[in-house]
Amino acid sequence: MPIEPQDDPPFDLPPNTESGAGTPGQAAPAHAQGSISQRALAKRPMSSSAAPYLDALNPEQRAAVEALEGPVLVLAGAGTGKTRVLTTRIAHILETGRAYPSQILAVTFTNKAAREMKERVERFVGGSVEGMPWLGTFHSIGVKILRRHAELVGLKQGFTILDVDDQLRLMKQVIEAEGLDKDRWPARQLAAYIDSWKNRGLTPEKVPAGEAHAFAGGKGRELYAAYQRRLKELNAADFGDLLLESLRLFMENPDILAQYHNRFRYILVDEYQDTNVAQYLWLRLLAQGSEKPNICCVGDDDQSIYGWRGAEVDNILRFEQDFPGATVIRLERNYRSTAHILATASHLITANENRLGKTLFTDGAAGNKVTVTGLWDDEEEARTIASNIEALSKQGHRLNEIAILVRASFQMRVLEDRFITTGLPYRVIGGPRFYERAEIKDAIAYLEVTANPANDLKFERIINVPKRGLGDTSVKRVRELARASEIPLFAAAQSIIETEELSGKARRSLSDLVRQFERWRASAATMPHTELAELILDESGYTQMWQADKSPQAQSRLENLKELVRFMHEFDTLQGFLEHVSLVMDIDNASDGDRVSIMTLHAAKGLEFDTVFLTGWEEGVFPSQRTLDESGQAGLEEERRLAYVGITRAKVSAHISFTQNRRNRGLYQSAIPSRFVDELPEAHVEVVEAKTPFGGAYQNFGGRFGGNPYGASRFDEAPAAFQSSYATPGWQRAQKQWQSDSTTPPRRRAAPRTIEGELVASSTSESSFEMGERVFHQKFGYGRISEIDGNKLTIDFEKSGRKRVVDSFVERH
DNA sequence: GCATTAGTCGTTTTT
DNA sequence: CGACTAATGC
Repeated sequence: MPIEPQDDPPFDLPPNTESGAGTPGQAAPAHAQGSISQRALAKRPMSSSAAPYLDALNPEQRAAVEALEGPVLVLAGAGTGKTRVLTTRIAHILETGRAYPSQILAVTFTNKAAREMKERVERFVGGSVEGMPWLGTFHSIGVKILRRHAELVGLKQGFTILDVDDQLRLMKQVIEAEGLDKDRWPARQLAAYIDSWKNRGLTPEKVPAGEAHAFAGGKGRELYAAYQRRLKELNAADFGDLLLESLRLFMENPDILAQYHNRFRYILVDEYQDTNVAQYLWLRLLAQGSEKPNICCVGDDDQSIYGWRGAEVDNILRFEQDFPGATVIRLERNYRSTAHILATASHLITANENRLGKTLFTDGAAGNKVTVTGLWDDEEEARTIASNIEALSKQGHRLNEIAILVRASFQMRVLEDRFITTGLPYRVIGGPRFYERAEIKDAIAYLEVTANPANDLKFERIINVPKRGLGDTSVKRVRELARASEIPLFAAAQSIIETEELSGKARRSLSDLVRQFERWRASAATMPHTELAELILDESGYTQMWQADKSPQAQSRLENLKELVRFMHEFDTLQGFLEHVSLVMDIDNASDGDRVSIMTLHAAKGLEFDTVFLTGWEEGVFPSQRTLDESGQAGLEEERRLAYVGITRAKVSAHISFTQNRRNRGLYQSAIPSRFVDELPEAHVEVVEAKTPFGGAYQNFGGRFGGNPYGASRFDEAPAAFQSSYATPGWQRAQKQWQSDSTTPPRRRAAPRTIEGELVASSTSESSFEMGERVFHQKFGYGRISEIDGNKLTIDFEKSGRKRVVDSFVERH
């Protein structure tokens, strides 16, 4: 392994200089051909002993790793070893001496993916290599580039990165400054427009006239331009800018772009199907350095589920036109799921027109068929799943290996309620992220203003948090002074307290706050940053504010603050911590015990579980009516890909369910089974009857009973096959009962006692709580016990009303 | 300036 | 139904 040269200057010496190629000072050509020695090296067959890591790959994976020259598209189906290919490919480039770590650009979408790849490459190559400086998310690499050339895009080196709150605050100001009614033209909407323009690589001038008129009667473009100007004044960039501005940098400065062409000998892109136009253009520019760029994009068109966020499936579909002579390699051997599951997912996805096409297969066991269950309503669905999980748990399955995937988060509530009452430990994945919580943002704002007094938006965030009598009017005065004298808000605050401009009370508290910040800044030089953080949180009254708060979440907010300080220990400096925080929004959620996971289908991408429950397969819910309305056929295909993603998360069993009735937005509505249910391959699916009577919602099933308004069903063409599988005794029984019961849906009977009884019996015996006792629950807050039944308590919560809860979920208060 | 109440509106979400 | 926002009253 060659020794890593300094990351700067940008022109690294090519490796293997002793072979005569790439003498010092001669910039190595970045294009595919490379030096003679490199070409010779490339042709040299790797003996197994020289590259044992290659032996562990299947032929397709190996081909994807070894196709180092020229553009390569790796179509990696779910569970086919995509990350392995990517990391092995990097290792291979390094091991064969084709490039230094600093000459490889490897981009991912999420920090998690970047982290994982980094760890795995390091494991491969050994700790000897000092990381990979250009392995990261699009955004983190964008920042890195922008910091080097900030002046060229109108920023200064130490620019700050805005979060969503800051963005909205700024946009609100821009809208008001433009003299527009902020109610008619909400900042959120403008933010959505600007975001989509940035996603498409459009600077204000390039916004199509038609779209620019969509907002505020034609002012969209001006507002966008004004917003960008304000960002520059504040020396700040939003997330979109991290990409868009580095794109602009490259387009306007060919010399700079050339430096990066020279630097990046190999480009790797993960999850290519999720790239948006801006990212695509960015990659193209970087790859343009040679005719046959060594760019390797890995992705799966069937897993493109972020179209609504600007991702362009077309990028992956068009790859071969974009990069002529590209090698396309399909990874179709699946190592995750059993055959029935794979066949179900594969078959479902064939209903999509717009795809490159690939078929997953496995040498593994057939396993169990995918089950489909129709249920009366969402509560019955939750009960059934809870009892199935309970049964699995008794058989020794780990809860960590079980997940429930929903289309939309409103579906989670029933499940949570049920799990709480039965005492089934669960966790919700992808809820509010750590750094998105208000208390964390506030704390960070304090730290940020301490470290960087010029960060106006962060200062504005906490100027009156906790409440210190500095309302809108006072803040407005300070802001006006700041704008008038073109100084930061904090500086304006410093000078305004010397004047009579503010009322006595406001002046005093602002002056206190300013002095506190000055003191904290002085302490920052001598005090460890974690200690400083504690001091600030304490002296500002912030901790106290939450201690005084009696809402159910206050306690966990305080915990979060503690967690934040604990986390800060991982950084050497306050600056280092703040830089990390602005880019990395998630925090490693420690796996705390054995719990069932509940999450959206989107959040499930990239994960796998032994058992997966897919709920709510009803028209309108899944596929989502809104997507259908907004995006038509393309939307439907994206929904179908979502179904594909969901099914392929399962390793050994997948259970699909739909209900006849679902409570949503307060009203109870009837539903018909999703068209996706009809699209499932009959041979790999088993209809399981619901345990409760009338549980089957089969009267609409297959488009033959009650009519499916969404066109002919596949099963219409094969009625025999349909009947063989779906006309189970249970189904017939349900059908008969249904018909004899007239057209009125049967009333749902009371909660099945057997399930309750079973669960109660399986838990601890008698509750130690007493009637009338005041208790606290993490989710529902405070309440009083009104009934005790074994370990089950009925509690009247002050905020959430009456609930039945297992006693281990509440604590005395 | 702040707390309480009426009104709105309701996918998916990294960075 | 319930979370979040805007408007109203103290």
